[in-house]
Amino acid sequence: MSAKSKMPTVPALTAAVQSQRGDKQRAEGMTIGMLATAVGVGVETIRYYQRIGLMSIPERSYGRVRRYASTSIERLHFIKHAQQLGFTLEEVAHLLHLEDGTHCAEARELAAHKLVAVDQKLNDLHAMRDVLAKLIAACGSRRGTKQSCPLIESLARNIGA
Amino acid sequence: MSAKSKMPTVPALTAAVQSQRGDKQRAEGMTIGMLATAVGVGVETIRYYQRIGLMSIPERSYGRVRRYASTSIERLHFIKHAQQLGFTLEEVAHLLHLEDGTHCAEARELAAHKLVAVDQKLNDLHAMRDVLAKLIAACGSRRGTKQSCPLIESLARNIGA
DNA sequence: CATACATCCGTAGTCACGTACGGACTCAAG
DNA sequence: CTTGAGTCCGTACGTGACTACGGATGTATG
Repeated sequence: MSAKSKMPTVPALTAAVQSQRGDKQRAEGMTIGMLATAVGVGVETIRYYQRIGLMSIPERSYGRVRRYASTSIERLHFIKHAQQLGFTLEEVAHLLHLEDGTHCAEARELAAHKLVAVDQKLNDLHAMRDVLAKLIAACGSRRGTKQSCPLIESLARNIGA
Repeated sequence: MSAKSKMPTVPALTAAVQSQRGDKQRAEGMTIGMLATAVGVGVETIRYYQRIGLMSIPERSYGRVRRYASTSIERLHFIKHAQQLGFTLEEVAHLLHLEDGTHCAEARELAAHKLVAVDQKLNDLHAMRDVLAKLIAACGSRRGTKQSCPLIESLARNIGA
């Protein structure tokens, strides 16, 4: 979740300038480090996505270092946004298969399923919240009445009372 | 979560009868398997709790097989109930330290913290839910307007629109 | 050219929470 | 006494999403 990037001496600006200069090598595209800082993820995260097939590994068009086009930025944003909506990486992979836009209905269904799951989790959390609040209240009211804590007591016996 | 126990030929009843018989060996208490089925968890789960210090390992009072008193049942219930309320096993261990009932305030504070966390998660999930619902609705309304799916589009660009 | 950082790649570790396996042993019943 | 189920114990595996490490190579800058 947290970026916590080590912020190395990223040559992002340098490379941007260079690509505008039109050097003989035409060093277009970003290195993996630039891509990572552009999107706000770690280099290792991108590599991980490549390993599990979420992102493709580009060819080395120039030199021995792989260069990434700006479409990679979009793809990473896609992944991160879908993740924020609660999709697992596996589901994101599925979603990415529908990327061409011709499978709208299928994407819709996936999202609908996810919505149901989210609603379920919301219900569970609400129930948890209520019990927790009740226990806390009981703990506060019975202050010093007996020697045992009602919160602890409840956990030992039955959860809902 | 799911019990999925293999339900072996558990000698629970046998042992219960035996302990009432008052045999010369006084085989009191349950074996780990009886304990597991009594609470509805797996044997391996209990062993795991023992490994991480959540449950103590009883002495072998009779024979070479460890016997468990009914307080073990209570402790397992405690653990499972706390878990259902969203406490991690580490937090449960903390809670169990307060078991004697003299640290009511501290237990209360722990629960209050957990309540805040649950509320935070509820907010996040609500936000997710809303965006998801909006995306699904957009996907349904724009049926066939253009070639691209608005849900997929949104994921690629910005999450909230 | 030297230096310092970046990239590449594979492997391994993390966290939370267990599950699975396998060999030796114990126990109760037939 | 044999059989079959259960226990004991250590270790390894599984999940999801990374994060860390380390040695070799690349590459930008003074």
